[in-house]
Amino acid sequence: MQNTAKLFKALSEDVRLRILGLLLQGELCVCDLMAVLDLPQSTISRHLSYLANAGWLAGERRGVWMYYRLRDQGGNLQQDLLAVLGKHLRELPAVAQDHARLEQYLKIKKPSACG
Amino acid sequence: MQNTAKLFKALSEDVRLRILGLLLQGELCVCDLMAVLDLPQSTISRHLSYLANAGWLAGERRGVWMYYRLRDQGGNLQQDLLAVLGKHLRELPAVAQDHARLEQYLKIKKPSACG
DNA sequence: ACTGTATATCCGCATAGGCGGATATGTGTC
DNA sequence: GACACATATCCGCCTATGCGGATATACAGT
Repeated sequence: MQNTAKLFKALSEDVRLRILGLLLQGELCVCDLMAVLDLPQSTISRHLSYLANAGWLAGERRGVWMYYRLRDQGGNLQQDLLAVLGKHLRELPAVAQDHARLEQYLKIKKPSACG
Repeated sequence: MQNTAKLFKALSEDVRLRILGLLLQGELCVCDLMAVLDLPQSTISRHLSYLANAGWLAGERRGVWMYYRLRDQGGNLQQDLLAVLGKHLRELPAVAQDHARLEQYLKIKKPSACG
């Protein structure tokens, strides 16, 4: 029960919804998210920890970089919620804008950077 | 965006999930919820306000009693979320237990009471 | 081992929001 | 309009958690 509430609580904040929105496109590392969301590193990292702890994200270290991606494991409820997010999150203006910024960023991003 | 976060925030608390779980069965008044959830009236009322304010519930006054029911209006996201809740909430032990208590309560409930 | 970069955690501060008793408001009855 | 009852709101208290700069930690390269 508390886990279920925790699952929803993780979705109850703008920055976290934007992060999930971006990760719908595929895995990203912290520095990517910093660039696209234009928020301090500590803020990004805190929200990523929160999402991972709630069971929404899996993190993987590759050298110096931490990559995060959506977890598609999890209970039935979580799976269905993820499907709903995948269906509707992009419709939110803020998320659509983030996607545009991500695309732009990926073009400019130097190969020397993470990934 | 903030509305979306608000929608999830309303689902991020045990008591509110239990209330929604009970309302899956149909509308109930505050006194019903007090009896089944065994919580103080102020607590129930506060959570009901929260849920209504977030767009999850509609309240209707009938004489002295306030009846609350799930709103099936709302955006696409909300509709799909409601479907997910309807599908999975009953699986939660606490919610199943509440349903059992509701059934029991409805048998005992005096016709003189609300409804 | 030293340095630089990436990430996580710590810190102090501010706000949101949980709790439940007390009080205010609304409504029907006499 | 006085009362009883149902519900909403207020209150003080306490915890969770948001923020972002500062600091600690992890890793790669020399």
